[in-house]
Amino acid sequence: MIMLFNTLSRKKEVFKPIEEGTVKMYTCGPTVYDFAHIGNFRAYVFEDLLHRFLEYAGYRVIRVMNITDIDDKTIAGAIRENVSLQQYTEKYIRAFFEDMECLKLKKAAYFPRATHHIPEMVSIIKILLEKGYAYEKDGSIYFRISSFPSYGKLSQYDFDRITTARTDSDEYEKEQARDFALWKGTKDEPFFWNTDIGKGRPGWHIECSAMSMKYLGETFDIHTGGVDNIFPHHENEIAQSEAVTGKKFVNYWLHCAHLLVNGEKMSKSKGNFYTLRDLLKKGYAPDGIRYLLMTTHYRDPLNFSEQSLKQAENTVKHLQAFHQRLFFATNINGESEPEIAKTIEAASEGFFNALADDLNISAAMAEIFSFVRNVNESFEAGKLKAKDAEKIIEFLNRINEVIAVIETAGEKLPGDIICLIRKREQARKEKNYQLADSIRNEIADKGILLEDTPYGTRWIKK
RNA sequence: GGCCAGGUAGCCAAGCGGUAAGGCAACGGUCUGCAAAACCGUUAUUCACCGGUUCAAAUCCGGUCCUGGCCUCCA
Repeated sequence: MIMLFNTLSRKKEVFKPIEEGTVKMYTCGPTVYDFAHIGNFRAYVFEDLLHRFLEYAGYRVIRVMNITDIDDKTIAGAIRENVSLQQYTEKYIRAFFEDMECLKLKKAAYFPRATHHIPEMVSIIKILLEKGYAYEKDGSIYFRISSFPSYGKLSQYDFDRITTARTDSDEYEKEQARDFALWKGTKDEPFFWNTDIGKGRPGWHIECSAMSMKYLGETFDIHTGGVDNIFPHHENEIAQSEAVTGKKFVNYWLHCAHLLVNGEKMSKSKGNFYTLRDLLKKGYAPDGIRYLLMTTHYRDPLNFSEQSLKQAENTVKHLQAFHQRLFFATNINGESEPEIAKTIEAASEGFFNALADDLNISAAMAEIFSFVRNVNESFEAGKLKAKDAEKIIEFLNRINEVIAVIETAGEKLPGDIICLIRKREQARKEKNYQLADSIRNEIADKGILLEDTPYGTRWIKK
């Protein structure tokens, strides 16, 4: 049984998809006006963990991640560089996919772009106009919030008590300040579409309604995003979508908390602003970054610092070394220990149960670490045999489908290094330690660390 | 001002009524030709603060202080 915290009810709920065995999930993706920063990736890593865990639990996951390629910022950027909107956004889209790969973020089934779905948006807006949920004013079209009584149910705002100077002095002509734009009429802006509802461009929220319903249906299982999207973005999506279909839009809303840097909000002016690329340039490893972003529970604020990134890197390094070291036991013949199977079983169950409880990754990792300790004990005691080592590797590979921080490929050493290791073994037997040490240094320069154990020399990648 | 999160060891982080998981770092030990790695052990009488409820509170209630978020287009 999987429990997920639903923002709609502010409670953990038993997860039950509409269609048995399949999860339909929409995750708010990037606005491609710049390189994504690590705060953005915190959300994407959370979504990735959710995606991976649901698959681990046996579900088929159909995920959509939108790409917002038309909004005030992409327009401003294209104008500034005097290029087409597509030319401007293309490089950030490409960069985003590179970054995703770097952090081992699983691909969604669909990455729809807003600019490719204008007709779908227009048709929703037309229905909203027909049904009286929307009105046109001065070339733009707005959603009439007063026509949708449950507005505010996601954010739990009491709109009768909220009025701010900001909303009152809005630049657009609306009936009510809180009404939001579905379609923005344009007069002399360079980017627009000529449609049945006039010349203009879409508002922000409508793209998610149009694209999610196109690929996932009128009602689907999970919709995620950062907490800052709860209001107004997701609130507006609900209003638009439910007004059009008369059906519930989304069953489970999941939102992740923000990332802070050294206890402060990340901002360019404070100089604590990091993109993934910045961190890679500083020499940090992608797996460490992924681990750090992943291992704070998604609903808690994550305080990022380079110190904690180093800690995360060390943790991953240990896990990696553990995985590689297991291959040295695959040569040891003997009967398998029944304890090992039990240890795997317990870890597997603990890992699953922790994640099934609203993605409690810390508890899940604690299971893994205690498993590692148990296996190491057997290893040190010489009780780990090939049959068991293989089972353990298989188990690690399985959970790595969820955590994705262990490099599981390529466990073979090049022949020349194997020869060097043998040569050094011989030198050690002959107590020619000078030669042995120089070979060890030579191999170390190639990124391979040697460990002499009572059972022979092991190697691990640095 | 309204609403919503969070404050747990040097750092990161679980636990959310039954007497403080785990990781990193550090230190001591075992092993080693020396290393490295690994293993074992140690590291919070205490969970921002003050009251209260309870046989029992980090966990519930009230108040205070800090940090962050949202309040119309920021994950």
